[in-house]
Amino acid sequence: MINKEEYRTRILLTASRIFSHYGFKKTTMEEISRALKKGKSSIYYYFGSKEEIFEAVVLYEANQLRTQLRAAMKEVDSPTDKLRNYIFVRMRAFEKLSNYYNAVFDKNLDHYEFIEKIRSKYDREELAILRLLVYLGNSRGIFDVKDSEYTAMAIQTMLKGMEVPLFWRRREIDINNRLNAILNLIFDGINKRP
Amino acid sequence: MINKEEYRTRILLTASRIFSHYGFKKTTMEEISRALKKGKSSIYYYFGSKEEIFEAVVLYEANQLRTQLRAAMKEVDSPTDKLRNYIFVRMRAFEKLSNYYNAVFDKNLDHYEFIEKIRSKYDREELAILRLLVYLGNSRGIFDVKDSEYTAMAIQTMLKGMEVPLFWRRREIDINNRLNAILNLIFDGINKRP
DNA sequence: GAAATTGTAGACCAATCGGGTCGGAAATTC
DNA sequence: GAATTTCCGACCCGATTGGTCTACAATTTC
Repeated sequence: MINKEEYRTRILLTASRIFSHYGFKKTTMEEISRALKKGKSSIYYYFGSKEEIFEAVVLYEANQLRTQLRAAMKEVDSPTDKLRNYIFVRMRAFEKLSNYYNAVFDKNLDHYEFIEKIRSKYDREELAILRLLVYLGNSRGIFDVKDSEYTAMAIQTMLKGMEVPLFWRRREIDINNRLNAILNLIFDGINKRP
Repeated sequence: MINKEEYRTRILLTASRIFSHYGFKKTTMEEISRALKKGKSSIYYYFGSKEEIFEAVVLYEANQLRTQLRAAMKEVDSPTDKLRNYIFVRMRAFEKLSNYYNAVFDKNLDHYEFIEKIRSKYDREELAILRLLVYLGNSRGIFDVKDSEYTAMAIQTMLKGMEVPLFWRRREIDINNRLNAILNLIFDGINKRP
């Protein structure tokens, strides 16, 4: 290992994989260390606690998501497509991350606060993006909304609404359908009628 | 609940879902009972132990697989397609069941024996099916093999070979490719050259 | 409607698990 | 070869968990 930071990242990536599958509680330090072919105590040389690893993972995943979203939006040009891509990538990501949430909401309210902090920061970012997209579409004459701010908030509310059944109940089939329905709703309510 | 057997099945189905996700060890009785909205001790009225539930689940899944395989083979007519369908369904099933195996191989060699018993019985069934398919294709003039028995065994060996990386390493991407490669290999080596 | 049976669950127990510590052994650096 | 960095086996101790037991609903039987 060349330096400490690099190894921290390696641990983080491994832990992330296991966390995302089993959730926080069911993932053991022994497991993480075994996957890294290291002794359990060695991990403690790089991270102070299991929670610390978890926080690092969440932070990492948040940045990861940010990058993905940026890429997905860059991929297309029209505000419609940008918004569509944004929503798809976002929901897919949350779907994948549902195990983290299961873990967090399990009992330990300690993490809850931490997650909420990241969450609220992320919410603000998201709102800004949505606002921009709505504004952009509006000024290009594709959308027709009075107030970008509140429309953006409304969209965000819908997205948040979709998270709940995603995390708390297990449906595999209709996620895509529901996503498309949401998208149709948004666009049919937002597109300028010809 | 009308009768005991029916409730046993309900428990079994619920447990199956949780086992398949978390594996034997990480699944707790409390979890199973909570999912059933029952007290933990109530479960022990229907099953003697966690292992007993696990065994019932494995048995159930084995029968499930049997049914699926039968259906997949009935779906098509030519021996080629039957064999192709058989292999696809089989490998997909094993992929899904990998968590059970992870659980079993974890440490507890107690289960190992039980699983091996089911396994060997299943292996014999599988061999019979493969033998029949090869024989069928042969007699229809589609295949051209000398010895159905040994050819069937060879195919089974290949299938078993595919299980290993499936369970022990985590690849998502190339499973399909490898499956197709295996199929091509089997058929190109088996089809009568025109 | 009493008695027996079937089903449920809370309190509890013993064993194991698992996060975390510590002292010191390897390995690496200087 | 001393100092520093990295690693780990052994241990600690509180939490978890499979399983038991008893009391007690609910239902069925008589």
